Amino acid sequence: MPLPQTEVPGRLQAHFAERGIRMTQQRRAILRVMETATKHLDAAQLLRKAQRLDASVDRSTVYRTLRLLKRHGLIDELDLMHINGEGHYYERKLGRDHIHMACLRCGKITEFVSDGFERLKQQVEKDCRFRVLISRLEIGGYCATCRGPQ
Amino acid sequence: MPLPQTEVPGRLQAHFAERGIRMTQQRRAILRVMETATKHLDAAQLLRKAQRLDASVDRSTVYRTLRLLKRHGLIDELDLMHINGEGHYYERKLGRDHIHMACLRCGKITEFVSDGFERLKQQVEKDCRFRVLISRLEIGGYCATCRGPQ
DNA sequence: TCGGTAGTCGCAACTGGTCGCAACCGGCGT
DNA sequence: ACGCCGGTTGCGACCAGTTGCGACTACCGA
Repeated sequence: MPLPQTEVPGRLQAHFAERGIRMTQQRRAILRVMETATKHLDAAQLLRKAQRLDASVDRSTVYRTLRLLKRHGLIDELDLMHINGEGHYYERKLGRDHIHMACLRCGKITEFVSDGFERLKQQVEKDCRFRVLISRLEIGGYCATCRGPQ
Repeated sequence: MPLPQTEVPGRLQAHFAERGIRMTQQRRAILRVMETATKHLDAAQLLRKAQRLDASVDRSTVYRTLRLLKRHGLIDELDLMHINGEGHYYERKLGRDHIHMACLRCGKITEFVSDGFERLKQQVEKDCRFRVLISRLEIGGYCATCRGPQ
């Protein structure tokens, strides 16, 4: 999937500076991990990886930084249909929203960008007079492989 | 909103019998609360109400029963965009899926049934060859009242 | 270069949800 | 009507995430 032009990869830190958010040792470590992550991370993995860059990073700092990123719309928080317990997963927000599909059998996560999703959000804006800021569509079911032939 | 014909209200207990799920004192209390609930309940409210019917009901039994109902597709679990902390909300599943919109300012929850949502799920089934079993679409933003005029 | 201060951090205590285990009981077979 | 047995329960310990607080520090102005 090509990266959208509105967003340069690896530049969460630049966003912080632009918005006048204070940069700290710990945040630098956490952001670096998020920037270089290739998969959906949960908070515990993020903590472990960040601590390898800066051992002083605390659990609560990770959560606070995630909340901060969420509030600024720089990351998305996912349940992935609670495939593995209650935890959440986080991913950098790059351009367009996408749907997450979680296979209830093999646990694979698939992402899907759809114009229909964008139209649906516009319909909500219009029909419900509701200003849409965040949206999350998660689907649980069986992926092409697990649902077998046909 | 009229009730769909495929589902008779107040009959969670009948579903249990049909599917050969064992009925216990505690489950009866919990189901009765769910059947008569008019709003989205969280686990703690459900526990309190159930304990008024049967004082022996334990916290973990409530969670286990909710998981059971979820697995059988009889209820939906909602985050409501984590408007009030981390907790989840539960509601009986009656007929068609609907979108939940949470106002980030006043906290009001609005529900919206949309053909576009159904079409979107069909598109996922077709384009991704993914069998859709559960789906959850939650939107956070500002409701008509809170976003002010226009 | 050097304070002052608002914003951030680490820690420890707390809430929401899960798990392992031994005791218990619903409902079928006789 | 009774007993058996596997599913269910309550309990206490645990994991995930949040909060309050005192100590610390990034960064602005001088």
